[in-house]
Amino acid sequence: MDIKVKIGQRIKELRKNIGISQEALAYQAEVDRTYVTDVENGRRNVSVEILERLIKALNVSVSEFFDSKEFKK
Amino acid sequence: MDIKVKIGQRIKELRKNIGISQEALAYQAEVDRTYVTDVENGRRNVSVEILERLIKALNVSVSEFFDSKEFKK
DNA sequence: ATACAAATGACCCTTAAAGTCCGTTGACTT
DNA sequence: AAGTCAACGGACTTTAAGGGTCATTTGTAT
Repeated sequence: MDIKVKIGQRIKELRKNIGISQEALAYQAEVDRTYVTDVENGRRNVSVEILERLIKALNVSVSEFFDSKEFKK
Repeated sequence: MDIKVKIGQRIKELRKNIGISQEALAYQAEVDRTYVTDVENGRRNVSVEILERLIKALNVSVSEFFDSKEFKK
């Protein structure tokens, strides 16, 4: 599966876990709200600096973010 | 530390492990030769699709790539 | 079941930056 | 000397990032 889709799903999963909206996540990560929508839907080829901001806003480490079934081969 | 630098160091580390040149890695990942140099030296804000290609060329999974001290908080 | 609000999704369009491609240089090896 | 490897620069093309607007979905209360 497309890495963009996997990342989008993972972000959505973690965002739901902490119970915040896309807009709140966008605000924390200092990106546009519609950008978060696109990322979660696998339409954006995010750069690592933006991805790091999103991951931080989700209160997990980078290794925790990728420590998920879909990223293990 | 900058995520770009961390990623560059990790790529270099894994590349050395398998004993290939930057050019060979570039060829496998289908990116430019000079681009790999820049990435390893932390000068590039890589997109996730390119990063995935580099990681695949290094024969590790994405979660293994990030399962390293510098990515854990 | 309907009405309203909040949240998300889908387009479209700039511009700032990602990524490519040409070359050159210095270090090290054989 | 010739070859490999890494680093660097400049010019170029492509695309990520950001933002506007409106449509659609989802939840909640009436």
